[in-house]
Amino acid sequence: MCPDDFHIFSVLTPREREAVDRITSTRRYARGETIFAEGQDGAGFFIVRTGRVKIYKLSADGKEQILHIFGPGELFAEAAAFDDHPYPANADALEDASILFIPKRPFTDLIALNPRIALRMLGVMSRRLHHLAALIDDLSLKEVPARLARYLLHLTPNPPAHTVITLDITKAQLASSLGTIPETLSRGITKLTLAGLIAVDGSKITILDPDRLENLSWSGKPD
Amino acid sequence: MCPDDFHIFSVLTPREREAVDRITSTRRYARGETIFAEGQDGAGFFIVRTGRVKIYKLSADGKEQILHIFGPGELFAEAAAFDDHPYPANADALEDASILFIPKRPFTDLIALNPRIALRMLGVMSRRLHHLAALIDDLSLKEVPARLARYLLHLTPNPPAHTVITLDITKAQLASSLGTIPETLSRGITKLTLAGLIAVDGSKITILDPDRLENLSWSGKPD
DNA sequence: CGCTGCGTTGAGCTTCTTCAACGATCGTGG
DNA sequence: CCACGATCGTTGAAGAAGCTCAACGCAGCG
Repeated sequence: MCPDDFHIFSVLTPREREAVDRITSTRRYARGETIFAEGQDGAGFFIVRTGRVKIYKLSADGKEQILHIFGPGELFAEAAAFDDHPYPANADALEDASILFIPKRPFTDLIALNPRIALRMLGVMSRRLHHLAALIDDLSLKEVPARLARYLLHLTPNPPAHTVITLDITKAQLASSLGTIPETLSRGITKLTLAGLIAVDGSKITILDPDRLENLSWSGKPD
Repeated sequence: MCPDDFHIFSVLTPREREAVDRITSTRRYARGETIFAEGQDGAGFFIVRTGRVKIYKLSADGKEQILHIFGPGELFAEAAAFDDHPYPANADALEDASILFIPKRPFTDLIALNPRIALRMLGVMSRRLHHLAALIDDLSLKEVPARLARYLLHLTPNPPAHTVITLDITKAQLASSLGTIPETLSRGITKLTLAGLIAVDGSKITILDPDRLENLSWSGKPD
């Protein structure tokens, strides 16, 4: 969402940047590979250089809830750096990925010297909190078609009619991001299509009626 | 949960504490009074001195999802201090309350001088992220009885059999915290009672079978 | 060509919510 | 002191939303 994440280091002087370079290391992951699992010791956090990463929870019977999908420039698992809990979720590479790892200890030392990084980091975490709060709002208070509407509008705020959105994830992943399963998402899409709010062709979604879509994403109820 | 929140200021020197005192103000709220509403400008954050506060989301048709309940010593709406978004949720006083208000600007200035406060704050926000992630896990992946089980175990980890827990919130509030409504919670309680996991008398809940309760809170499915 | 992953559709079932009614408790005012 | 209303909690019956399971179409790719 916010590739600015990477900019937490942009406030550094060149000398400080060298210090960062010294403590970080780049890791490579193949598509589908696990980066860390829930419960694993939170040794540090990550910044995506290339590829994409999904952060997700798994239920006992295998259902998955995606919390985030992060792309280049974005930072994840940052909470691990500031408490002693294990990672509270799983992280997999969605595609082949190159990822920067920043271990906990030296980074917190760095922050102690650099309040400006701390402020950046606080900003990043505030955004995460907002994102999760919005997700809870969806899960607890809205039906699937409304979540879908909100997702689309979040991708392109205030779209004019006939805006075309191309999904960059599979519908199964979208379902998991919205807290549901592919079948239910598929039916939700059908509902919005029949109601004339959107038109779908593969991964291309055309916004036909932005106003009613907006309304739906608020109210949680179709007209 | 963590009254340590207040300790963010414990790392200050007396001189710095004076500076804090100068920028903060104490506000009083009556039971049921609104502290802030979703969408309102996030002017700063709060620390509870006395009383309790609920942070919640509201759906269009009035259903409420409680995100947090905070008591004395705890800090809330801290994310508002570090981004420019409006408050993403509502806050009401559950009881008559005395609350410290810390306005955004002078506080971020203070942090710029005091990396140690920043680290404390990062720790607080990490805990919030964990809490919300756990809530999402519940909402998306678990049934109501399992959420209840987890709630009870969270209050008293590893309880011996016959441990008695006294709820300090109403069952309606508990329902809202668990992402459901009083009727459904009531039926969930009945289910656990009939299964012999707990016994309930008013707001006193006795843990009868901690092992199966633990198991349920994981798996999301009764035996 | 056949495989595999993705997406859709249908039928049946579970869980949760809605709506309504009712009992208990508690504090207030007559 | 009792009556009343308000809040809280429980229960029942009906309906809605979502999930499971199974089948099928389709595309890409070996």
